[in-house]
Amino acid sequence: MDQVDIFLKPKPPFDFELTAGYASHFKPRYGAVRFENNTFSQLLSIQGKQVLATVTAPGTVKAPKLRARLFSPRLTPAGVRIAKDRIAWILGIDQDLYPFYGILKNDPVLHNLAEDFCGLHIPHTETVFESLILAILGQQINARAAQLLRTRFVEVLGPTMEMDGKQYYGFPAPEKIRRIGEAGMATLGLTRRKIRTIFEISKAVAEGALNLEGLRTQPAKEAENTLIAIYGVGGWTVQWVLIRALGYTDGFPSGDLALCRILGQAFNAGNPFKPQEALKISAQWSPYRSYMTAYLFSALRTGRLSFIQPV
DNA sequence: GGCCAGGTTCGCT
DNA sequence: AGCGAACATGGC
Repeated sequence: MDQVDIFLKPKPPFDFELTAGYASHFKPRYGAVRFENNTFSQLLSIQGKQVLATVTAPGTVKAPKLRARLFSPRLTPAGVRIAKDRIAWILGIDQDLYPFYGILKNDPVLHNLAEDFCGLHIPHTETVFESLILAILGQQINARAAQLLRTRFVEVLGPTMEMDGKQYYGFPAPEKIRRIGEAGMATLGLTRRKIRTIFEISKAVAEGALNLEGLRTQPAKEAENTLIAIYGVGGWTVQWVLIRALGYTDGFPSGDLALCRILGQAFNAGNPFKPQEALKISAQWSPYRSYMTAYLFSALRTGRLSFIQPV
């Protein structure tokens, strides 16, 4: 087993705990992601080979520094370079938060988020495919059920690597899902509709009929059009993919129930917004609505909701 | 056991 | 365009 250390310099402010925490929904394990003992780890697929990356942060929020340790049966220099770029992307280290904070600090209600979650970058999924499937798995169920489903999905179908007595999981490849078929997902607790949607997407990607990874180099509008055309993929799912996989800064899942509630808490005397109202009020955070979304969800997931002044 | 959840589609005005 | 209903399954 080869082992290599690499170092990355995120753009400050960068809060590793918040950023990695967001990726793992502030839990030790979520889907294919682990974040425990201040170590973020993920099983990557680099040039068709499994590479386990474990990342720690010896630096500070203002002077951030990351150390990533790579484990793989065989590591080439090219593979290491790819892994480094991949980790940089996954942890969103190049994001410049200041323009967003510039807008946020003038917000009469939400300005505290900039301090409470200072240094939170938006982490990305390893692939667009992963983000799309994770979003579909989470459609129309509560957060607890979503965690269960997503983690189970990865444990049952994903590739694995054992290291120091721990089992690590990668996200299942489209080819794998196509191979096992809809019957292979029957015991995961998904609705038939989700099974069908996930299978059809996996099949299309595996056969080359749908190029999800290519969406990263396309304008947001074109990516949106491609995604929304997929059966079983609606506006909410598209926005989450824009935010979590494509690096688009202005995504906003206005149909999200939790988002409509929390914004209603902040701006509507506690009454939940309708999606249209939420969309309307979100215009003031454009073109950084992805960040606002991530910061609000961080507040929700960590329970740090003190920024909402009692009305 | 009934109602709801981090939606999507379909059919009817 | 806008609105309601059906969809189906896991939590509490």
